[in-house]
Amino acid sequence: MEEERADAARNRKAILEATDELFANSDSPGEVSMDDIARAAGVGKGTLFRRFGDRRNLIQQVYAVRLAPLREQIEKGPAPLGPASPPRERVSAIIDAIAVVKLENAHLMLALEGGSGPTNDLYESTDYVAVHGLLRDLVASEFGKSRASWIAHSLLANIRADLLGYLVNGEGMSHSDIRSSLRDFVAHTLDH
Amino acid sequence: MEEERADAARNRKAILEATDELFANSDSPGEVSMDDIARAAGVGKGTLFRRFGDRRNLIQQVYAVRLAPLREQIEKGPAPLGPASPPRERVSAIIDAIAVVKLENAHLMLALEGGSGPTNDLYESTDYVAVHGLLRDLVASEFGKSRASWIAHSLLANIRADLLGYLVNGEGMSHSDIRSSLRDFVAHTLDH
DNA sequence: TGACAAACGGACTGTCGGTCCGTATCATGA
DNA sequence: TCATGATACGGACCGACAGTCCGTTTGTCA
Repeated sequence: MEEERADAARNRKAILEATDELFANSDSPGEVSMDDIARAAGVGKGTLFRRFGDRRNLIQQVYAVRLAPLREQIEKGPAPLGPASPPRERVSAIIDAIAVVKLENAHLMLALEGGSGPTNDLYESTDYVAVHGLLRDLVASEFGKSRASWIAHSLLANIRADLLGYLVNGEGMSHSDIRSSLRDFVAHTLDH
Repeated sequence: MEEERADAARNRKAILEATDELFANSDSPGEVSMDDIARAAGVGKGTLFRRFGDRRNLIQQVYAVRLAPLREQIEKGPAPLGPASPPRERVSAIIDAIAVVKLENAHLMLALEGGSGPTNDLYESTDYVAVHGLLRDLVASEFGKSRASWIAHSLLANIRADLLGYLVNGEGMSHSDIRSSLRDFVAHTLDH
């Protein structure tokens, strides 16, 4: 890894922060343009694209920051999220925790899942693949292998950003309403 | 309803057919532009927009044509899709039938659900609201009212166009694999 | 401090959804 | 059949946006 020049580091930080804030305050992710982000970060557009390549990747970087603590917990934290946790409870805890992150970062998540790009690659993104694989493996011992994969997809489908957003804004559910319905649903899904 | 002039009728038909075909043959819905459609239909762009208002609505009209037979079956057809069918089987049949339509019209469905527009309004679309309401009512007697709504969302989340597309293209599942996994899943979801 | 690599920034490009308006076509009734 | 008004046509045009290019500035290090 090469050393990063001081101005480059400063700008990268400014861009990430500006992006985060702009999405958080926007009504819809589509109304935040790359020009907006560049202006808010006090940076030229060229800098933005040189650093992050394209819009999707920029959003993904911001998201990675937000997700880091959860990832840490899941990978090496204590129960119920960590590896020592019994599979059932771990699955349930992971789904709940992801839902919380998505509820707290609704606009950002929508920007990412909503697929601004032409290719819809949510299911091919490394994050999705990783969490799907983990969930699948956790339920594989109780259900068949192929059944486990389906269940993992299904659980994740229940916490898609746009669905959560609709439940909040369209049906007026509170975060705790959603979490408790979700908990029931996951429990039922994992029952035989 | 006003009478439609002969050339207008001819053009509307040409546009709908061209749109259907272009989406069916495209790799990704994003690569079909309104100019492409106008050219393929042998029509000016103005005509396209005068007739259909905007891209989303045009796609929705094409989709409506494809969906009409299923809608007919559900509204007034015989069991298992029609109103006379016992709720459980009806729910299962409806989910299966929708999945089939989506699998057969994958590109079109992706264009519609993928939300080319800035506003993600899948959950507010009349079609979604209608089918969600129907499913909810069908399971409401067995589950609580609010629980029923969640289950309906959940069932529909399992047959989102992009998920189905990924199962086919990314995981190499056949249509019948998917339908049978889905059938099992729905049955389990509706079990107490 | 000088010199060069690295980074900057904003004008520029290509494309797309959607609009506008002068022109062509259809329907009607005399 | 033809005049006439209403309706529809079509493609040049517009504004916005993601992404590129390159002349200019800035940081680094000897």
